[in-house]
Amino acid sequence: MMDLYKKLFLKFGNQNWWPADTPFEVAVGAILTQQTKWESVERAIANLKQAELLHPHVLTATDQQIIEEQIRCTGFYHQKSERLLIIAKYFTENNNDISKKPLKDLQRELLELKGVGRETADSILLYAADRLCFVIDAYTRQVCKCIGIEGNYQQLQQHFEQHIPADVELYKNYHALIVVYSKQYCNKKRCDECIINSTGRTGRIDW
DNA sequence: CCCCAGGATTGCT
DNA sequence: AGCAATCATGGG
Repeated sequence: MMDLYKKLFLKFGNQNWWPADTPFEVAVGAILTQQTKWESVERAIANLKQAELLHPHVLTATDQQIIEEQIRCTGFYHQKSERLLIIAKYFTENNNDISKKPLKDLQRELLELKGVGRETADSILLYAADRLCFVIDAYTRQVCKCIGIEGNYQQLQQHFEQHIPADVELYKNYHALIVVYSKQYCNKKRCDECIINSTGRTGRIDW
């Protein structure tokens, strides 16, 4: 049981995702990290903090151009500044606390926000609101493909949520471990050295 | 010079 | 429903 997780944990340890002081900071990072390296996001977050902008009520009152200056290093800064304003407004409307909302409402409302898709929404649900919600990203998809598991977002998510014990902290680190593993061993070109792949692509993995 | 990064939206078929 | 184009900076 949990054979693969044990292997990954022994190899990579606790990844401590998502480093942030507040749930809002997690949400901001979730927007900024879209199609962007995390190192760039860290710089942008540091900029926002230093400018005292990393609070929902402050950010909503900030001119979009000011925000763009702080987050330029993450690329797509025009859309991302708009998305940050939208999600900051959502936080202020909910008294900066999304943790006590019913999961269904929270999930639906996040997806209604322009700029928040399934992965971003699930990242916020798991890492900011501590909800049992497994995040599927491009790396996770690639690992699944190596193994022989394919499907749309919902199908892949169901697969993980059915096979992994219901524990929020486990979900957080498991997703992080899959990403760091995939980056290192699971390229699109070859998934040879895949320690996950040792079953011979039967699709049956001891998650 | 190329390609990719912890995606989402839009528009076309 | 699926697919490509688009957004844009920074680093290998």
